[in-house]
Amino acid sequence: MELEKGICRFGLWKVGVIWGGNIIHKVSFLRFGEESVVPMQFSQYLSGKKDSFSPYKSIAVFDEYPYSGIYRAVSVIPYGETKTYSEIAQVAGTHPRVVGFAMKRNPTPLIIPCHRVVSKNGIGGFTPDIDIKKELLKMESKYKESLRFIIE
DNA sequence: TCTGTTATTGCGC
DNA sequence: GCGCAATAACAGA
Repeated sequence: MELEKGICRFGLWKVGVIWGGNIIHKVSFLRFGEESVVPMQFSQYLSGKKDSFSPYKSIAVFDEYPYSGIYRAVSVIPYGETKTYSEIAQVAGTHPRVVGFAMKRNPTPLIIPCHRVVSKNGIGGFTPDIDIKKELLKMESKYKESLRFIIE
């Protein structure tokens, strides 16, 4: 399968996407980069016009991928809501520490909404920059109501 | 194997 | 509030 790649904008950051067909292989946050074509779902999500990436799926939810159970548990968190590391750990049958480990190794942030996983007594962490997580959560809570209105 | 690493948690002070 | 131990899983030596 031939892979395609593109870059789109999110605030001060650029989002790099690598995909093939309906499968997203990698999502990364970049400081610099020439903007180019990405799946429409990305630009719509990043501007608050869409709450899912359907029909695109992350490569990380398939069984052969390490931590796929954790990634599946994370990917069902609804738009604009959050869960704690321990809640995810319970669903996936593992330990909160492992969830944190899996989130850091998450190949496809946004598709696997790891920014919706927060620590019990704070926001938790985010790689490469905690500000991205804060921006995403702020953006989702801002657009949550209007998106619900469109759905109903 | 053993060690270091990791975006956590909860208990004791 | 802060320090610390317990905890699961992986990579590299």
